[in-house]
Amino acid sequence: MSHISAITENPVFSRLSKETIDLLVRFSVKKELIKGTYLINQGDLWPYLFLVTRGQIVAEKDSVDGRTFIATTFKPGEIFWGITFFIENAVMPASLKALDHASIYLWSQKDLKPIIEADGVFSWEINKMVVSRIQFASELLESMTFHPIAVRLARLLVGIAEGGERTSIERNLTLDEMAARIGSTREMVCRLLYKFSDEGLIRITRTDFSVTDPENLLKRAQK
Amino acid sequence: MSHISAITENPVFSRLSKETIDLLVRFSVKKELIKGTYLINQGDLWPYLFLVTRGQIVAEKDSVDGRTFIATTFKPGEIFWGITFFIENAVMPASLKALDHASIYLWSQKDLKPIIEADGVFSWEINKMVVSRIQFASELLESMTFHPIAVRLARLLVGIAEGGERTSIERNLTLDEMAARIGSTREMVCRLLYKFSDEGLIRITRTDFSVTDPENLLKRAQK
DNA sequence: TAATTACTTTGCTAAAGGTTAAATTGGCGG
DNA sequence: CCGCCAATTTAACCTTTAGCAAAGTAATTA
Repeated sequence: MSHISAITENPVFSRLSKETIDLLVRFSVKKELIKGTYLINQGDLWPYLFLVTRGQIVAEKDSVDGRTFIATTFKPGEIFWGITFFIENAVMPASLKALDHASIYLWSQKDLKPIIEADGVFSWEINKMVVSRIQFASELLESMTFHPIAVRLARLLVGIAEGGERTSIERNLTLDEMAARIGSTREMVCRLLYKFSDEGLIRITRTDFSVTDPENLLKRAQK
Repeated sequence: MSHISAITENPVFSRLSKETIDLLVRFSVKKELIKGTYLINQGDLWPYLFLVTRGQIVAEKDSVDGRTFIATTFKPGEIFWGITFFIENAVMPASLKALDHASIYLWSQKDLKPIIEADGVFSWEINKMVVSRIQFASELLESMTFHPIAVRLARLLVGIAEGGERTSIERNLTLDEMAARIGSTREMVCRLLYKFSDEGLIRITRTDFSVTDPENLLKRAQK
């Protein structure tokens, strides 16, 4: 009951008719995930659409040699899907894991496809949502292909510190987690962190850090 | 007249009603591109959907320092779109260029959106198409993130030689072009090519090459 | 045919990033 | 308060990839 508003008020659904929204609510299944749980694994068939209402879900890709790369994270209000939702017998290219205690709404393809096909506006909104993810993937690709790891790390830091410049922030990502997000190793991350610190771009101790000057951080990371 | 079949017979459109197909044909605009022409440039607003009927269109991303990376190529029968088609004022993340003399059909968002919203089946097919591209992007990302360049090149070669194993294939990509496709440099490509050759995985001369054993090529490229 | 241009090949060098191993530190349960 | 554990930090070394230069070979043009 309480969180139905997460559905009715989501921007993706905002243009929908009352009838469609009612159907959406009716077919939704709520699910709680405790920290560290995998919603699904890379390689699974998973024909669902989901909406995050609490916590964070990360999409992580594993490589053969055991390294994992975090491609993106889904925050409350965001919607995502399993490929199988759209393409029968296509398999998930990444695992989905709850970063902390998370709540999501789930819809199965079986329930939703008829609704989408019946409502052109809904369908168009789904298209928009899907395409905006492509755009994101494209940026990620560019970042991984063209930018050296110093720049990727600098971006990550700026993203984390965003809002609270100058103020000291508790280090809530381990070196390994940072490394997974920029596609590198913990040693590398550590080295760069202290290099940035030596150049006066950030201030860092073993337990917390702050970004002194985001613009210069990005600029200097280029070389 | 002659090539209307390219529309009516495209798999993406195959489930559509006769009425919808008629509309599609009516609103299509045919365009010829001569070799090397840019259809649009990275950063443009471009609200169109297109279908390739002849030649090849490549999507290339430029980096600041002048390097370009070929993310994908569109062949006859394939459909793609400008981001702006779905998301107003979102900008193209790559340029589209005709690799050789190419023909395409174009549809503007203005014409097509009403048709898509009116026809749920059409809409669903569009969704499928879009999502399958995401899947492709995801594979590309994985390839660029996890695999060293030897593997990326090996894959490219296997892709090119596919079908005609053992038979000698004319080298129709320059080293620079191959390099652009795997995100590296011509020197690197040349070196690897001859390394593969030394190991007996491919046979190569200045003008043509053949892949002796695709499986082993991929396997050995891993190390 | 000579000249020019575009590719290809190869060697050498440098930079970026990864690997391994060992030392350090902070936090936490007992 | 102590000892242990996991995360962090440092350092030395190794591998991969890029960059530059020079030389060779096709292909095209004059």
